[in-house]
Amino acid sequence: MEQQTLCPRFEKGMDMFSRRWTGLIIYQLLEGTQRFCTIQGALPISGRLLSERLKELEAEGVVVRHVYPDIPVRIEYSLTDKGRALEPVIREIQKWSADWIEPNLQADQQ
Amino acid sequence: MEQQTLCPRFEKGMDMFSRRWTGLIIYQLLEGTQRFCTIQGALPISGRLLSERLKELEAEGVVVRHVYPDIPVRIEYSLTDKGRALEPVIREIQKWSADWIEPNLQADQQ
DNA sequence: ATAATTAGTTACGAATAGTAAGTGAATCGA
DNA sequence: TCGATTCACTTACTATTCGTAACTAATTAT
Repeated sequence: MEQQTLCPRFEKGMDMFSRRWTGLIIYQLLEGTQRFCTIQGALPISGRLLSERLKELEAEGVVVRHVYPDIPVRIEYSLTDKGRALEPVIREIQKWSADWIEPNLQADQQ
Repeated sequence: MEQQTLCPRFEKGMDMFSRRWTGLIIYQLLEGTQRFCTIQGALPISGRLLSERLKELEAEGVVVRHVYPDIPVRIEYSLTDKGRALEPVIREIQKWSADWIEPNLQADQQ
């Protein structure tokens, strides 16, 4: 069967968004600029993956990294305009989750 | 550092949405009921993964599967109300992609 | 001297994804 | 009647990604 073509921009957007942790990292940064360890403390993600994702998001222009040469070094991450523009996406996922996901989730379910 | 707790419903919604192909499958089914081979033809996904994802989405109540015992068998997939409720999420990702992803994507870029 | 903090990196096994081939029932063409 | 095709999957296997744990370097605290 012939491969229909999708809009490549939409496909790329979806691809970025459907990488694990991406959405939650952006959700966290919508609260404001945060340090590496703060993000890590807020999400159940390992340092290895957080580091990897932040690099990817920086490369895509969604996140910016600021280095403050304090001791110990302080590094802050924030959203660019492109990143902040994802807020409506996150909001819609929040709405959908609130409306359609059963509230009685137990630890060992699913 | 102590693990902050996220809203478990939001976390689950995000988790579902950020599994590869989920978004694009839902996007396809928003066009209406479709057969397995039609979805496969519309997306660059293999049969193995499409089958796996459709089962997961069915288990989550996002997709329904109808079997018509024609010859050869015809199986149609459609969105439930829960699935159709994801339309605003998809729309927002479309908007964002249109606004923020460079239009000149080449095959070998990124 | 030892431990802790920050923002990572490295190593490695486990889980997930992707590719290709196979399945079974039925239909069609040669 | 043999072989090819269709549909909706499975199975087998390899490649990529994930998750855990340990490690790094500079500095401060105990």
